[in-house]
Amino acid sequence: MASARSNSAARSNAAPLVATIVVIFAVIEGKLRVLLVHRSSEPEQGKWALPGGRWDGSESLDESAARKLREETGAKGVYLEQLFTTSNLDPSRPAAVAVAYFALVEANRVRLRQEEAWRPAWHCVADLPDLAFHNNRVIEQAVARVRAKLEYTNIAYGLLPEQFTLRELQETYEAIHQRPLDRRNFRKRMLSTGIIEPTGAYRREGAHRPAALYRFTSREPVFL
Amino acid sequence: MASARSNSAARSNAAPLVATIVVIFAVIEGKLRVLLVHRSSEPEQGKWALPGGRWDGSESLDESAARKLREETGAKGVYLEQLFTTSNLDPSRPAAVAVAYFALVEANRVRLRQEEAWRPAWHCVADLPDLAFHNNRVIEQAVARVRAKLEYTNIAYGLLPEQFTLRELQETYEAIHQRPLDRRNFRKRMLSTGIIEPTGAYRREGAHRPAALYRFTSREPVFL
DNA sequence: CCAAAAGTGTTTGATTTACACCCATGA
DNA sequence: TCATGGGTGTAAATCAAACACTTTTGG
Repeated sequence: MASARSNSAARSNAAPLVATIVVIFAVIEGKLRVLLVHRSSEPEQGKWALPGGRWDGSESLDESAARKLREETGAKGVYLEQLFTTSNLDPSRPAAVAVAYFALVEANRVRLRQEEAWRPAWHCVADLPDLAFHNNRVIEQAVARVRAKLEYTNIAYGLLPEQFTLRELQETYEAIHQRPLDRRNFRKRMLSTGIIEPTGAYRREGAHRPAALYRFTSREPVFL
Repeated sequence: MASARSNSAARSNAAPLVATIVVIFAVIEGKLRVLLVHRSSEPEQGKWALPGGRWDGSESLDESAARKLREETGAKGVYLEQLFTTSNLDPSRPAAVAVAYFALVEANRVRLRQEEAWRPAWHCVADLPDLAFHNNRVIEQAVARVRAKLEYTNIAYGLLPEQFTLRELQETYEAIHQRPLDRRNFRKRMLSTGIIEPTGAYRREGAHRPAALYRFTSREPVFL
């Protein structure tokens, strides 16, 4: 059955299926996590997968990915970038392409959709189950890209609130790199690149010196 | 009119069109050039455009791009990488996506197809005409990517023959960066990264000291 | 006064840049 | 012997990494 469909789909005038999928990242409890939905129907029933859906041409691919992101998390205006496109995700459907995106969202602004059928949930990227449609590979590439871009862009703005302490920023970087950073060097680097600046405000909490608050100098994607 | 078409195409079960396009680079006469074909029919008749074609699902996207490249240049086994995918190239066809690739080929191994209808030809990237389907933007991004990757990968292997002199390698780098490099520092850098090694052979030509020949230590894509 | 996190500088080594002279060859 | 391009080294500047003590606050 699947194979009959597959063969006919491979014929040259089968209409290809185009889908967008989104790797949505957030840092929660010091861990880099990714939003997955549970597949309640075939194919790959019972596995976790990246959120996504069919593209119908009524909007651009970027808009489609942004809408998907909004539907899943309520987030808008956050960092969203195209990753790559593949035709190999679903062997039962060779005439299909998936355009993958990744997004960085601020964990505590997110309201997950409460759908019984999908059960969206955050999963730690360091410890993922076997996912549907080779989504493990998609996520790996997304993580690699975020890591690389963290070094020469301001993309971390997507993960943090308007104002934040240097410690919070550093914990975000550490969560993504999965290794500790030197506090002094980190501060120097961040301030010298000019991607952040002090707001002048301080946050008092607990029995210790208050922390200065910073903001990103730009909340648009910027290269260094 | 355009809007009527756009509206109907925007309906959810219009079959999307998927195409692959390829930015094929070569360095010829010290200039970075790109292969373009002449559009002999609508839309965008009379303009130059990137080679490409409809994808039918009978092969993967990568294979489709590789085949396109082979058809245009005869080149195989060369460097080929996906760039990005866009749905905005042809306003008259909103339900279409183009998956763009770029390739690096060795100029003097290429045999261009001699087709009257298409007239494939090399164009200097520093001086392009106004192209069909926003292809200027696609090429800009491809150039940016090649420049960046030149610094931390061995992709230049795609542009050079098996054996080459350091001067030839440097001229390739200079063509892509469009600025001169210091000979001594260039040599040091290339050898210290280990992406090239001397073959032991020399090339005698003209009234001067013979140049040592080098090869890439790997002709597979390698990151540094 | 104690615990907890914030804030701050200096030294070392590595990397990058700038720069000028000798070498091998063919004519 | 001369013209041509091939080959080489060093000094200065910049950048990255390692590292420890003082400050401010609340309890």
